[in-house]
Amino acid sequence: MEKSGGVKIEGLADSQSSSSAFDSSSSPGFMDLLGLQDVVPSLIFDSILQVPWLEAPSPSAIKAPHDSSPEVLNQLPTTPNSSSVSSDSNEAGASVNDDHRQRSTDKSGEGDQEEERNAKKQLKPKKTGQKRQRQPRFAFMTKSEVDFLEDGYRWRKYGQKAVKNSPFPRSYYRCTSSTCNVKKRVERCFSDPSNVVTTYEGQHTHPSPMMPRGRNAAGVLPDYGFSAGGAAAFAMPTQLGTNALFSDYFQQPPYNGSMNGCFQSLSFSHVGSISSSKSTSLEDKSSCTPTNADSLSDNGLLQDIVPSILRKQQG
DNA sequence: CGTCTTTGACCCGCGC
DNA sequence: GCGCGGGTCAAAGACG
Repeated sequence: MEKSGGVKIEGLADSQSSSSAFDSSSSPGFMDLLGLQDVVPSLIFDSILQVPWLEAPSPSAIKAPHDSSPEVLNQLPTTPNSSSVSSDSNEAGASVNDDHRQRSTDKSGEGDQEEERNAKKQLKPKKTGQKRQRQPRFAFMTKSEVDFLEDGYRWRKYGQKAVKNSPFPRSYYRCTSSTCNVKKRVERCFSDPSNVVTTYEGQHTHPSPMMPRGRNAAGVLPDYGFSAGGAAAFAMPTQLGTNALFSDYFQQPPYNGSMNGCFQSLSFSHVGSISSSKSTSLEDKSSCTPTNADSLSDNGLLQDIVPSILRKQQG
């Protein structure tokens, strides 16, 4: 089982632009957003991964007006070749869960397998006219030896699937908190296996069970209500704070249709609410351009990455 | 013994 | 309608 360690969030050269997605000139808001601009030199962010398109935006997602969404679209300057997916953020966590709960409730009896299967088939009443809704998603890519990045939350793995056109399986995790619907998907980029793509779905409704080791004292992240602790602190705003900031940033203009075959620009993407379960896989449309970044040995917490990089750069 | 992972089966939505 | 692929369930096993 993979555990956190040896993680590096790193960069890809923009396929069509020489500027990094996290170049302070092209993404002036990001560092401010994360509160990192004071602690991390810009050179580090030259090596932050640009985020792949994890999901092809459905036409409806592209056209989503977002007018009823708590998240606001296009409030920040467009990153060149931005490929962030906008989201309708329809906050439908309950529906997903209800879906599953219904399925498991009246499964009774330990009869033979056939009975069991029949029971299962009856468990899921058709919810006609009610599509499965998904919560907003955030995705980011990290350069990591391990798939699972420690992010300060506890996760339970509930599934693993082989991904089409990829030798690497995709793992599905769920926050262990009973009141929290957050899910996490982890997969490895097939064209660059050193890159791990993590997708978060939903928002934590509770603080991180593992507070980071005093980093917040340095003013990193907490003002934005991000959960403490590493990569997920980037990706997963909680409901405990002003979570709109992060998501707003990634509410980029709709997919411009030119991202086919490669990662375009962002290191983090707000994938958004995707109702289709047949979204195109990362591997179908992305090419993880290898970078010259070294892998670092750390414990996988982003807070730990930064100092280690600093040491490397300065040493 | 409780928690977590593994894994096969199932469900669902979508495209053809 | 059918097949495909993503997503999820839940039993069984592993582990501490």
